[in-house]
Amino acid sequence: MGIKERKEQEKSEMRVRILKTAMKLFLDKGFDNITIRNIAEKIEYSPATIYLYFMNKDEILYALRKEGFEKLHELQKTSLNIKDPLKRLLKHGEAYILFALENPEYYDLMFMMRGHVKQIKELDYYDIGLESYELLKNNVKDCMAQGLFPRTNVDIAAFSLWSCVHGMASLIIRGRGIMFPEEQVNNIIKGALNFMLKVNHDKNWDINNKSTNLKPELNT
Amino acid sequence: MGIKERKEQEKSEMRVRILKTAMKLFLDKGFDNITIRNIAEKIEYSPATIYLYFMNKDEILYALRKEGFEKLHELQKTSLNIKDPLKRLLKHGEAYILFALENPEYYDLMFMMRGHVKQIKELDYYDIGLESYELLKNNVKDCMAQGLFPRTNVDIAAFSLWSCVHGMASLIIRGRGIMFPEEQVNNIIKGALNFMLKVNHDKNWDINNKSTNLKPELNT
Amino acid sequence: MGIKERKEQEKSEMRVRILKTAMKLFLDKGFDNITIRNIAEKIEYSPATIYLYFMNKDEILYALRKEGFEKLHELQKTSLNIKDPLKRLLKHGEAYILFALENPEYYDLMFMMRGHVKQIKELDYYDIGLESYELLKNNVKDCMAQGLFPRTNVDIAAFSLWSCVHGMASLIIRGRGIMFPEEQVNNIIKGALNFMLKVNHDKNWDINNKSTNLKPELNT
Amino acid sequence: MGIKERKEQEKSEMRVRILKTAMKLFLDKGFDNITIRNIAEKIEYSPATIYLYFMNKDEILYALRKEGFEKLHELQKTSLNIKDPLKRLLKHGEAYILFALENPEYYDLMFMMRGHVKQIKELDYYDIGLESYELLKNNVKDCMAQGLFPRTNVDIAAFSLWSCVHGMASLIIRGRGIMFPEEQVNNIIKGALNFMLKVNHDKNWDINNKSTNLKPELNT
DNA sequence: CATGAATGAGAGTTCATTCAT
DNA sequence: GATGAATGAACTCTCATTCAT
Repeated sequence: MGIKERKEQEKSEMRVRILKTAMKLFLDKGFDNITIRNIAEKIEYSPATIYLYFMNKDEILYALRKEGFEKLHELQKTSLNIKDPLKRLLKHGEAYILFALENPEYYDLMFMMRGHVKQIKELDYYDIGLESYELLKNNVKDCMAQGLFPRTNVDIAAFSLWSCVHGMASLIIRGRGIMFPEEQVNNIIKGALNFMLKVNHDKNWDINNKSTNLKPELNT
Repeated sequence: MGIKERKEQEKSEMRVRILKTAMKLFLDKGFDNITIRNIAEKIEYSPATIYLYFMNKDEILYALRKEGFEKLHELQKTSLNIKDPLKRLLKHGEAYILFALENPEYYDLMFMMRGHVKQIKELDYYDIGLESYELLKNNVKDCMAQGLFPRTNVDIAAFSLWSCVHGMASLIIRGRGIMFPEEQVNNIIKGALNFMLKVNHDKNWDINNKSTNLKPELNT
Repeated sequence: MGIKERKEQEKSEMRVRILKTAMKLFLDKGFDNITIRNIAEKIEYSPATIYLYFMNKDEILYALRKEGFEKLHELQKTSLNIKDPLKRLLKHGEAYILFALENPEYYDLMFMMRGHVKQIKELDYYDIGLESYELLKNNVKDCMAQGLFPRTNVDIAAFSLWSCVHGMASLIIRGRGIMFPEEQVNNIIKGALNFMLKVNHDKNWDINNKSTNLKPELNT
Repeated sequence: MGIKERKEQEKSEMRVRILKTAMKLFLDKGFDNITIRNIAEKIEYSPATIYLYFMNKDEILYALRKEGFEKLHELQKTSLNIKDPLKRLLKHGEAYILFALENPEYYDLMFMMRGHVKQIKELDYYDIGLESYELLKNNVKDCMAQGLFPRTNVDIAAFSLWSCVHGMASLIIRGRGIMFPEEQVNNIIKGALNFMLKVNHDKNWDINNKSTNLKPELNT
């Protein structure tokens, strides 16, 4: 069975290779402006080869989105063991924005792109996305229950919070920080997070490290 | 010079016609999925005619964006005569979100689309956008000056507020309300606006009226 | 209006040119083996140009089939002024086989090809084909009425007669005369027609003339 | 040599399997629309395996045609022991049409398809086809010799008769009975056969039984 | 014997753009 | 000013076929 497994793994490795390459290209130019040929050339295979691993171009998109939702969900689950609901909520928000800033390509495909063909609800990653949203809602509920938060409709509150972090993430990803002096962008991001989340406590994540210094890689 | 002026005006009327038509089409399918031919057919001219008024497809985009920024700026200036800085800020925010929800096509082109070719800073509407942003900053500054607002970096505060409204607008425009029961979407939008803007006073705009009941026209 | 008409005519001339060229190519290799590019190259235009005159490849097929049915119908109507029903029937048969042998490309598309996409009954040339068939049936009916023909079900008789001529035409078009010495093929065709139609009277058409000496142009 | 023989037989079994599967697929969609992959999937082998048994796709076609000609020849030989030449000829015709209606896939490949690459005369089944034709000619000759048939050129008479049955078979196989009411198609076929073959004697084959009720399986 | 992986060649089709009239 | 006609350059996708293992 060793042989069979190795083959399977190679197959899977190729898929990953295609996905990674596609992702990189999408970041630069957007899904619609990347062709199967572009991807094929980058991995030095023929275009036809791509079709051995993905039924069509959209399947690549769906696969990446699924990956994205899984990654995000994984990140967000790390907040689950925090007792204090407000801190948990903050951690949840941080995880979200961190994911967006570190994986702008994924974030774009997941939350910023126009729909492609299939209805969102039919896609198999819809459930994972929903789970992430449930996590958020539970946090909000807990906060309300403990009086740490004004009592209102949970969905409304959750959607509002989501909007705040999504707003920041998407403005930055689309390069709408340009009115700030280049060197201050990161500080502004950090500050805005604080401002929005009213966070005064110490952070265990630092927006200034290399991987999150997104400015130069972003395009308008 | 009468003739020249009339000519110019006719030229300008045609431009407007093209822009309006293009805009309507973009709303449905997005800029990338509308062809010059689509626009030409709609206005019952030949594709070649479009090129008499616009150098290329991108120029249409730029013109529309400029229009958008002008409209938005106009809307936002209406808040200038409000004395109370906090109320002025709220009015400013309302105007923004109202613009987004009533003109999702413009909003998409202005704040959600990927950049096309030219760098944003090179574009002639950059200044107008900046002016709008200055308006926001002034409001924030005034609020801080009068102690209505915690004193922090103005840019950070402004960017944060912008993020909140942009987040909501863009999630709604991309149809990410799907986890809510269809009939509650509008309530959630209204509720979230209240939640974020902490608005308790009477509103002179109503999210439930026809033109802002956006749900059915939006696509994911 | 002179200009407009000339333009229209040119447009129509181009359509004809494309159809003629396509037809020639189909004769050699069959519809499925001819590409839009092949046609474009032959007429020394770009492939995209073809699409200015035909929506897609199938439309070319349909147009040609329609032409074919019209041509055939025209030919068959010439028999209408013959009084004697049997002679009229013979003339009808001759016209049919003559059409097939002189226009093997049309005949192939009309009666020998596999169906392409649209259901035959939906196509606008279905009616013309039906009319031709009605002509045949009327002839058969008249023959029966005058006792020149055994009385049976008209459809059965008509279908039988059609089968005979179609059989010959299609065998010849597919080159299944190869077991006969090359130089006798035409005689055999003529003889078979006589044999099948029991024709002893003088003919006003001659299978030996150039245009009907089909052998060298046919492929297997 | 036992081993070698067994190997050969296995090889042959696989060939048969491929051919049978290919045949079934061709019936539905036609040779040109079936891919090597389609066949491979159906037999649950890889496409490459097909190439161990056939040089290329065309070889499958040739093999099937050969099979077809052999089957037909076999069927037609059954008429040989009939003394009366006219009855023998009728039996011969019946066998032919029965073969066509029961094996439309074979019949299509053998007599209706365009040639693929090789000239018919070069193919090894050409001889068998010719033998079948000789059988027909001998029958015709015998009929003439016994005065049961008008004396004319034997080739002409034979080709004529062939044309009649081929015409019917091919029109039916291509679904050109559409102008008749659905439920009468079988009657028409039967009637036309009678009409053409002038058969009044009892039949031992029945066009109405399941295997020959071809209508629903045929495509246009 | 069997195949997984790969591909060259090419299919139909689309579209922003040009230009002579 | 307007356009009919044309196209180059791409696009996504398919398939018969090969070959190392």
